[in-house]
Amino acid sequence: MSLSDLICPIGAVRAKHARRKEARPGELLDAALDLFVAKGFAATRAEEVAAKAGVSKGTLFLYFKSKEELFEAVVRENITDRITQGMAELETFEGTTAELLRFAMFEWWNRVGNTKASGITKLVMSEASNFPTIAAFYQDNVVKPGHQLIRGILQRGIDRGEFRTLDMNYAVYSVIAPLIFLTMWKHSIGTCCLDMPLDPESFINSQADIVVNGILATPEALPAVGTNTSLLTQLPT
Amino acid sequence: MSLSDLICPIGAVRAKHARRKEARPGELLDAALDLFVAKGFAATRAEEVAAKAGVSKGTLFLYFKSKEELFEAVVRENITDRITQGMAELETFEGTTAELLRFAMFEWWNRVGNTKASGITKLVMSEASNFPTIAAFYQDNVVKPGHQLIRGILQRGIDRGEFRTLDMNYAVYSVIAPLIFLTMWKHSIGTCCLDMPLDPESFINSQADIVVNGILATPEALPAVGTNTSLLTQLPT
DNA sequence: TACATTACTAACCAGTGAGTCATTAACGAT
DNA sequence: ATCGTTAATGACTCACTGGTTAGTAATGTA
Repeated sequence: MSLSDLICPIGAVRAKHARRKEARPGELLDAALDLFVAKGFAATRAEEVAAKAGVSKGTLFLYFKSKEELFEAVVRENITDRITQGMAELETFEGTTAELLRFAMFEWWNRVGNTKASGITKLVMSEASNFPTIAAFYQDNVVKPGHQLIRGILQRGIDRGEFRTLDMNYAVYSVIAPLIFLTMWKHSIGTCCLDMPLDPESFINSQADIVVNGILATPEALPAVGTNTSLLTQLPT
Repeated sequence: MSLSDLICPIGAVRAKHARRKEARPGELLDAALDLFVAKGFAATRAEEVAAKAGVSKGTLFLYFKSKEELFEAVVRENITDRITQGMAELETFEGTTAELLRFAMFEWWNRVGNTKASGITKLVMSEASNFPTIAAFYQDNVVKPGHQLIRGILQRGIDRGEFRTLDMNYAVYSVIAPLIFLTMWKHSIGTCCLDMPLDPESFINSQADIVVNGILATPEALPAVGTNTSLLTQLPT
């Protein structure tokens, strides 16, 4: 930790030759994530990334051998195992599985969907065919654990007699698909077409409501869709 | 119609200087759609498009002023109003709204999702921030009419007392989101990660089942999800 | 202050790809 | 067969960008 770090924190105007070896990679990764998500891999210039991170292009290639390695690092860096981490937490959940499912969806929003990391989904979806290696990596580290997590919740509901029998291989998508859709929307149409706003919380609330009622073994007397915010309001904010 | 057209239909080896003014634009558009969807706009080389269409790069620029104009033409060309066209058809539907909704989802698959045109969705989602004009165009010509269509169906169900009261602004997404998700999956992860196969018909069947049951006013005795193929089998094939 | 180390920069290079244009050849008309 | 028109070509240009490197300056040390 040098003097200039204290004088010039991230974001402030920085001296041309400030030496901040530790901070550079993170800042470059951050800048790259933003730009890759917004413009795509091919359309993003290496120099833009460097400029956004406040360094020269040469510095970028000092920390990452190539643009492609930068891309891979961005994906790897932002795929924390927030999912498996949430898995343990959900294991100890008390209450009905309907509540659990709803809770899990909002948890995902708070921990992933509403985070920079959610851009990775859009990125991987958009560039999958150009980076099959990355796509496979993503599938192993995100998609499959995610499926497993949802499957576990649904199984809990079935075992307890709360949910009806489900074809698990497809039922999991009833939970996943809306969330992926929300992510894609947020990072594409949502960024440029401001009419048709889509409020994420209301969206998830509505989706959870319909899905839960769709798989319940004995559907209860139903309130109007979108008005059941009981669990929404008791979520950690 | 010249002699060489009859001798050399599309796809066959063609003479270098064959003159086929009428067919070129369509062939170029077709080739461009495939490549743009698979690789993205920026990563697709103009010469590749030309080669795939069986012409030289110069010819491509003879028919389209620039690569960007080609892109716009591709989107425009493949956004036929199959949606509004289907709207009229659904207007005259006899039977329960649950059946209608399921029917509409499969119709979408047969008319759009299972078609080259579905690649446009992925393309627009991926490139929206680079082409705000196109994104807006897409939203006006596809998203909004689509919403209107689904909204109409749901309203029919509510009016007839088949569906419970719904917050229409978000309920429509219960139908749309899975279909968009399916499209994205098909054109990204689906093309390179062959484990975790996703059968579209089974997927839609499962989704339709859960959604319909989720919004039914008086849910009927439910079969296991995924086994209700009654309407699936009576669809036009 | 003098010197060694190294993070960082800026100018540079080589490859590439969008777009152009002079030339070629297919076709229709006479 | 000859000619005029124009669809098609492919070699060319030029701007741009990924990646390199020689040089610069910030820092630590003595």
